[in-house]
Amino acid sequence: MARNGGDEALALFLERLTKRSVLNGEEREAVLALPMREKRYAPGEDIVGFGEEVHHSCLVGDGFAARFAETADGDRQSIALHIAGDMADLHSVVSPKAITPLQALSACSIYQIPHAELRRAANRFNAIAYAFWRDGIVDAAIIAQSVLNLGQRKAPARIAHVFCEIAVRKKLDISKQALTFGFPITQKQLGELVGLHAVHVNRTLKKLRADGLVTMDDGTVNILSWRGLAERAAFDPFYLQLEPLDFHAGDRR
Amino acid sequence: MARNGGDEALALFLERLTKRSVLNGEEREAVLALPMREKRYAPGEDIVGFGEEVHHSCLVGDGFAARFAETADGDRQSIALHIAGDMADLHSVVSPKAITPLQALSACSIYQIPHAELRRAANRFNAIAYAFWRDGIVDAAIIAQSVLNLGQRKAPARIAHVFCEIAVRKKLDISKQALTFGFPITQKQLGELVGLHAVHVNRTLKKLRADGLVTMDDGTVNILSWRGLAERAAFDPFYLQLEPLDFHAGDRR
DNA sequence: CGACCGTTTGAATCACCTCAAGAGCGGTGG
DNA sequence: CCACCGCTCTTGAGGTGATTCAAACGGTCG
Repeated sequence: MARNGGDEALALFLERLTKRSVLNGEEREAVLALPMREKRYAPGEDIVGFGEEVHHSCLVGDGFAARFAETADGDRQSIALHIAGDMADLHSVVSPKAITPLQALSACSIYQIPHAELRRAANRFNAIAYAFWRDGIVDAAIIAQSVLNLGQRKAPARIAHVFCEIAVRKKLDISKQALTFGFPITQKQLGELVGLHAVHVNRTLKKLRADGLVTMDDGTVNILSWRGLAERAAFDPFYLQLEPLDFHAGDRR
Repeated sequence: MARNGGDEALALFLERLTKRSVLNGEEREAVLALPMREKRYAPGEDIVGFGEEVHHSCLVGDGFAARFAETADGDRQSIALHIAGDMADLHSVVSPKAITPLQALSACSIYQIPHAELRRAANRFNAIAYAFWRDGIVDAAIIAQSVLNLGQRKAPARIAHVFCEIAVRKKLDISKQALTFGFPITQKQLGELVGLHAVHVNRTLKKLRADGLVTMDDGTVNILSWRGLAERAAFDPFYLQLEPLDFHAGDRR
C-alpha cells in the first residue's frame, strides 16, 4: 500500500469532502485510513477502459485525468476533467461498469482504492455515505456547467472558462498577480475539452494572448488578468462553492 | 397527501430505481409509502427558483420539467430534461440549495416529497441509500451525453438525439411502426435544450421532416423512421442501460 | 379589433471547420 | 551522425453551419 504522495492526495480528497460535508474526527480518520495502490500513466493511456468493470476508485495524485465520450461516428469529447485530489470515479462504487473511459490527459499518478473499503466506510458512517453522494452531485454540477459552456459560449469564452474553473478548483489565490499553473496538454486535447478543433483552439489562444488575458506555453497556463479572463468567460464560480452541510443530525429539516 | 396520479408517478420512480438497483419487498414498500403533496405548474413557471433552499424533492407526474443554467450574459441553456417518474432533484436531499432552477417546460404536475422522509428511508435501508446515490449517477451520465451532444454533433443530429433519448426513456416500443409521444414545447424551448437558436431549430426540423425521419407539430413528436433517426443522431443507448446492481451483500467485491 | 406569440422563410453576416503547407522538435533507424 | 518520420504549433484560404435581422402569416387572448 503506497503512502507518501498518496497521503497527500488523500488529504486533498478529504479537504474536498469536508468543504462540502461536515465530518467528525472519527470519520476523517476513516477516510485518511483508506488503503491504496499507486499506478502511473502516460498521456493518453487508459486508466479505466470503456465498459470495463472495476473494483476500485481512482484518486488522482498529480497530473490530469479526464473522462471521455465519443459518438458512433468517432468524434471525441471530454466530459469531465480531474485534478489532484479528485476521486475521478467515486461513482464506480455504485456503477462499476464504466460507461465512459477514464484516461490520463498528462502523465499522472493514480491511487486505486478498493470499492469494498469505500463501501465499508460508507456503511460504518452515515455521514460518509452522504458525503460520497454529495461529492457525485458536485461532479454533476460541474458537468452541467460544461453543457452551458458548450451550448452557449463562443470559443474564447469557452477556453477562458476552462482556465478559470481550473484556477478555482486548484484553489489558487485569485488576488495574486502571478496566476499560473501547470497544464501540460496539447491544443488538440484542449479542443476535446471545449468542443473545438485544434486549429481553432490555436487561433483562439492567439486572440486571448493578444488581448492580454492568458497564455499557454510549455505546458503552463499563465493568467495575465484574472478579472479580464473571468469577464470574458462570463465566469461565476457559484456552481463550485457549496458550503458544508451537516448530515449527522438525524432528521434536521 | 395526494395519491392517485401520485401513486402512478411513484410507481414509475420505483421502476426507475429497480431497473438499476435491486430492492427487496420491504424496501419497495418503503419507497411506495413515501408521502407527497401535489402541485401544478404552467409552462415556464419556476418549480424551484435559483438559489432557493428546498426541503423536498420533486417527482414529476405528467408533463415535462427541466433544469436550466445561464451565463452571466443571460444566455439560457437547459441542462437536464425530466419526464414522468423522474425525481427531478433527488440530489437536493444532499444539496438543498438549488444551483440551477427547475422549471416547468410544459404544463406539469409535481409531487413534493419531504427530504426528511427520503433521508429516513435511506437511513433505514442501506440499499435505498445506494439506489438514490446511483440514481444521481445515472442523471449525471445523461448530462454527460448532453456534453457530447452539444460539443460534437451538428444541429440535425442534436435534435434527433434528443428525440431518440426521450423515446427510450419513455420506454416506447422501438419496434412499433407508429412511434409517437406528446412533447408540447416550443421551438424556442427545443433550442434551449440543444444549444441552438429558434430560427435554426425551425430550419433543422424542416430538414428532418423532409428526410422522412421525424415531425413535431401540435405538441406531438412523430418518429417516422426509428432506424433513420437513430442513425442520424449516431444514437447509442448504452449510457441509459444500466443493469440492476445488488447492494445488499455486505462486502461483495 | 389590436397585441402578442410562435412558426416559417429570405438574405446577410459571423463563427467555426476543413484542407493545406511550413517550421520546430524529439525519436528512430540506417 | 544524419536522414527521416511523426507530432505539435502556426498561419492562410475557402467552405459550411449557425446566427442575426427582417418580414409575413396564423392563432390566441384581452
